[in-house]
Amino acid sequence: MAEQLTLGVAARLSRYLQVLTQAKRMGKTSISSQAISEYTNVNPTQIRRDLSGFGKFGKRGVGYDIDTLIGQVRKILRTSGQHNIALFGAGNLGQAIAGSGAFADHGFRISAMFDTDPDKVGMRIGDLTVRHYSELPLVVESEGIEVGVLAIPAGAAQQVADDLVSSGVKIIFNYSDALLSVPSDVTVHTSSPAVELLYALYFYLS
Amino acid sequence: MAEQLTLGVAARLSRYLQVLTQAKRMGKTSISSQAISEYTNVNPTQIRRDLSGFGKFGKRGVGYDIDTLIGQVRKILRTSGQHNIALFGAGNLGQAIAGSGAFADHGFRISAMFDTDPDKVGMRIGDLTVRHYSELPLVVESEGIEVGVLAIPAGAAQQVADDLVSSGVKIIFNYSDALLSVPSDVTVHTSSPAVELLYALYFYLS
DNA sequence: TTAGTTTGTAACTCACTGATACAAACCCCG
DNA sequence: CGGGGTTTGTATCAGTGAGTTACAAACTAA
Repeated sequence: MAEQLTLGVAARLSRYLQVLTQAKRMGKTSISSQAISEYTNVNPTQIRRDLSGFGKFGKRGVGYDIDTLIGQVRKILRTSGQHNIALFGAGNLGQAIAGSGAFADHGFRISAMFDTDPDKVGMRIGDLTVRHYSELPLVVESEGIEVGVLAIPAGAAQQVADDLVSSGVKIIFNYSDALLSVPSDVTVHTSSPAVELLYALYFYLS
Repeated sequence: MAEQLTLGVAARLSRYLQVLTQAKRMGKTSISSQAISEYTNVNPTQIRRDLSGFGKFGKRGVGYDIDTLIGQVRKILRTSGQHNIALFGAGNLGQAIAGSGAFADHGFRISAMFDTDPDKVGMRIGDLTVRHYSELPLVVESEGIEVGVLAIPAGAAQQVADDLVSSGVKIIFNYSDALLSVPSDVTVHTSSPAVELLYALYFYLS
């Protein structure tokens, strides 16, 4: 259990988790490796091999119970607990993120939301109240924030990243166009839908 | 030139493109394989090898000219033209997507925006007017839509996907939680930031 | 000219993936 | 209760893709 997963295995397990969560939302309770394969483009044998390395989760002739498998994959990825995230920017994108169940489904709790615009501070979005940006260090401490999500203009992103790093946050999810410079022990993940689309398009055009 | 890129090469080239575009935005004009490596976590030798397979784009002792390299990578990915996309849903997420340069930077033009809500139809967002959903087939034809982007609730996603397929669109970018069923010649890419975050978290926790 | 940098490229190794195959376990139906 | 169909779990083997190391050639700056 203490072994390190390879990049490939972790990436695939994450994708299985995505499909499993979606399938659960659609009301399914069971799924076969064949079905997972159709949605992930991963070979069914590969899927069974990935999973069987950690235990026997399936039933022959039936498939995998979705709830059980979600729990098991989370355990393998060691991310089964609750993780607190802070959201920066209460504009359209910030509100869209706060309103969707996208993060909640995977054990992430949006514990705080920040903006600098006085018109937005104090606004209620779902069951959150938008706080002023200056409260950042305090809130990271009190809420146990592990991840910062940047839904702000590119011009402000580096400053927020710097402040997050100062407060001890090690994981940043960046929705802006900015190229962020951070210390090597901090992980930045930049969302880039257009690039994902280019990749999809390449294989379609071929 | 007519050879098919492998999955791995195409994925890496896409990531280089992402970093190059960001670097350009930040005002840089030149970049080394070492620097690209820091942002993509791809080995510098691997980067040079990927690129040198298609030509000599760099200057020894200096690095790569960013503008030139962006053009070359686009050419390799055969996605250097303009592509028309249609956006479904004029809510927070739809407006955020329409307002960001994320797609425009990579040669995608948002050519139409749809909603079913009578309050939203007719709204102007940037230089687009929100059209009623029923115009879909007409617009796909007249605007040459290649990609449909779904920024709508999960409950409506399958219906829109079906209608897009009927109109001949082969690429769907899905921001909803829905698990979409489509014919095998249609590509669906589902955005799942929480899963990407789990993946990042795994390596941080290790 | 000299020192330092960075590309382009070769050679080697190893781990990962895909393909194939099959027995064991399970469900459904008659 | 038994038989047919399905799906997992697992083994084996071959091919390839990626990391590593190494180094000459081209460039900048001083």
